[in-house]
Amino acid sequence: MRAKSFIPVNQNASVIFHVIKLSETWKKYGECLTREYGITVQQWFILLLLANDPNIIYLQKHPQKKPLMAMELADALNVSRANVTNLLNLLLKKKLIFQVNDNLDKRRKRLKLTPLGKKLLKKLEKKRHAYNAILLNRFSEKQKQQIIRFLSQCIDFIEEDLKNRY
Amino acid sequence: MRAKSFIPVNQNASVIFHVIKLSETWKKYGECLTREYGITVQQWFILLLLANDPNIIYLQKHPQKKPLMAMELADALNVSRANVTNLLNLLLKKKLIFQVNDNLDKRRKRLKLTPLGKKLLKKLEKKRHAYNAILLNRFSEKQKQQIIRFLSQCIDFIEEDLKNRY
DNA sequence: AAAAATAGTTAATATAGTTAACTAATTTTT
DNA sequence: AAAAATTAGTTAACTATATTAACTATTTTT
Repeated sequence: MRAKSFIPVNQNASVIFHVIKLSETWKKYGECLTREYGITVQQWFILLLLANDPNIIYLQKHPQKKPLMAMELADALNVSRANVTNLLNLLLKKKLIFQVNDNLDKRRKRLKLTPLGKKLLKKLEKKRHAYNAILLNRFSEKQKQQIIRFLSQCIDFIEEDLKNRY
Repeated sequence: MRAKSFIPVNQNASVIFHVIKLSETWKKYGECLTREYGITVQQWFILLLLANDPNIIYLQKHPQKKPLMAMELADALNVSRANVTNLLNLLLKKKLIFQVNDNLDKRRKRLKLTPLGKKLLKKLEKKRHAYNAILLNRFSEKQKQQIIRFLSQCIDFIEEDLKNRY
């Protein structure tokens, strides 16, 4: 007979701490992956956004017809536009992305991956999927679907709440 | 009859993105709470560690007999000791914590909350628990226990893996 | 046509992190 | 017991990531 599993003093707090901890731990692992390609996890995330990764929550909520522009990246990353300019300059210098002027609105610059950027991303994708499989394939699809539902309900609730604070 | 729920292209990737997104969203909310008390979420987390919050994963894995010292904080926060010195200086300046020399080992400085620090933490705790209740009480205890188990297994796996990389 | 809003950049600054070199205390080795 | 190694913490120099405010150029609204 299995021992009764430990129930922490405050279960709600424990859920939140675990979410934050896993996020940080996964990012730490991500840094190991990206370091050898000379980029950061955040820069990787930008490349994934530009590649239109269908699993990114921002892209699920804001489906794109045209390539992303800096303003949308700022929204997706939840940072200032000025900061996005800096981040993009790093990727431009590394020749991983390039800008295309939008001909309908000359203020806008659309961002796209260079062949080099696509190649780098492809290599990282392979490692990421392999690792995610090792990490998560022991759980059932149903269980993972429950987790996703749980997490996305929490995200939506907090985002709605944050919106109403202004 | 309910519609079949959406299954993303890559479920594993979706789990990870949701974990990271919820972590960031919760932290953003946390900043709203802490801002009015003149501290950051990270500083808050240090105060919680010093208060020995039983839900913090580091404290569950490393139960403390004596008050924490800077070296242990660095371990708990996964940052360098030099960085912890900086962070503690901010909290010392704000009179939220104080240092006590360990009389068994004169190199060590034990860190404790001042009455002011305890008071601030108490106010934040009230808001945190209230918000967590609104956010999470719609889910069953069993469901939350499953989430915690899922997340902690992932954390342990990645941490084990990261350890073996050195 | 004028005013307001939007997209992006630049400059100045803040914060959070790093590594390397250092002091002081303790522990281990010889 | 002395020498060497380790540990705890600080300081200094630096890097990365973020901010706000002021600016240009373009588009939209009034």
